[in-house]
Amino acid sequence: MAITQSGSAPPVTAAQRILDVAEQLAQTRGFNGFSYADVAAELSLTKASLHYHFPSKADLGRALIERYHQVFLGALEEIDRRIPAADARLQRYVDLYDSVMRKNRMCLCGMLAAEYTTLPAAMQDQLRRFFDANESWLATVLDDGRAAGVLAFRGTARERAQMVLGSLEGAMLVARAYDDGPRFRAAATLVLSDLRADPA
Amino acid sequence: MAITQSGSAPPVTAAQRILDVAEQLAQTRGFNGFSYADVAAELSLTKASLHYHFPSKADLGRALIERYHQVFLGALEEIDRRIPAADARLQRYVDLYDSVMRKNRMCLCGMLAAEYTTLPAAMQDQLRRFFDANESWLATVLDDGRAAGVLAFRGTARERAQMVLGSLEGAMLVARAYDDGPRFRAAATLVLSDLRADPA
DNA sequence: GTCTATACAGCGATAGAC
DNA sequence: GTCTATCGCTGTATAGAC
Repeated sequence: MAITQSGSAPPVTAAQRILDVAEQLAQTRGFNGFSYADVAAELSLTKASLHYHFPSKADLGRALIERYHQVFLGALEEIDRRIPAADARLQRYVDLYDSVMRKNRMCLCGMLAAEYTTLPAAMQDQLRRFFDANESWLATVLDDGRAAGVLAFRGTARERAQMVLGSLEGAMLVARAYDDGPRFRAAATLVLSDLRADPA
Repeated sequence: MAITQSGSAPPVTAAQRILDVAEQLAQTRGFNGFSYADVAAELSLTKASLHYHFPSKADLGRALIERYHQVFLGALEEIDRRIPAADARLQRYVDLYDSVMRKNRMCLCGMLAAEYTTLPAAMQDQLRRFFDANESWLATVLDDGRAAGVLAFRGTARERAQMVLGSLEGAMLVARAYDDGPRFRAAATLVLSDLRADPA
């Protein structure tokens, strides 16, 4: 029995490894900022091998967003499952962003939003669906929190959700230019503090 | 006397026209999302002519940020000159961003922030200086407003300035993916409303 | 499923005529 | 200051052997 990939450990497929590397590159350099050659070099493969798994770069991009979206949805469901209070849920949501920042990455979809006009139509649609899902989840949490009296804020829950989403993406965007994780966390803390019902 | 460029009208130099086109492209497609060929085609020039004015693309990029920064500083000085109240100054600041959105563009420096890791070092430095200038101006206005009693917010003025800057950049970033100007304005309104001293 | 080899377009950049 | 022409490199993508 081999030491690696023993028992019930899920096999790490080539496609997964390619997506891992491509994701890291897309989150740091942008979708237009990396090439098949970059991914191939990192994996000690050839460009032709990558094209076997993802025929075109648009295919790769679609797989990238799809997986990212799925993982994100899974994380949101776990928050819903384990955390009851709305304000605590929001903190966990911010922590998801923070864990990305700590890897010196930008949110994949925030990065792709900057490149929006240059992306294939399919990726543009996926991107909006990702933001829509975030916004809907946030709106529900905000609504629940306001109803429960633990949150208080101006505007509708949906407007507020859009504002929180944009604020977190923007805080990451700017903080990354300073390579400054604490800067992101301070900004995120202020965004959340503006949602608190209690004074001071 | 000619109808165009008569009297004291400043001459529009070739370099200016190049910067105008490059700026529009950089704000919509990103610095890595356009080429000399794109600019040349738009101006009915050849790539070689562009290289006469801006030998390398890094030179062009530096000129782009420098001009953008200067124009922005000019706009801030005009706000300081004409608008006394801190809250009104902030609204004018938001209007500057909004005027960019209305041209279906992203803030040049927000866009470049996404591409940060791929930019020449000189452009990276300029970018941070642009954000620093924004942050300093905002921090001063926020401080003044709080002292005057027209603004109230959690956190230090500097932390708050960073948060506001990031929130506006992020709101633009996401709203542009929806081609939705009102979405940006709604988010910006909420950011400002969280700074108001008066309740409701 | 990975390789070698290659096609072809686009990129930034330069030389030199006008 | 703009042009034609071209260079060297990198990009995405494909064909076909193994």
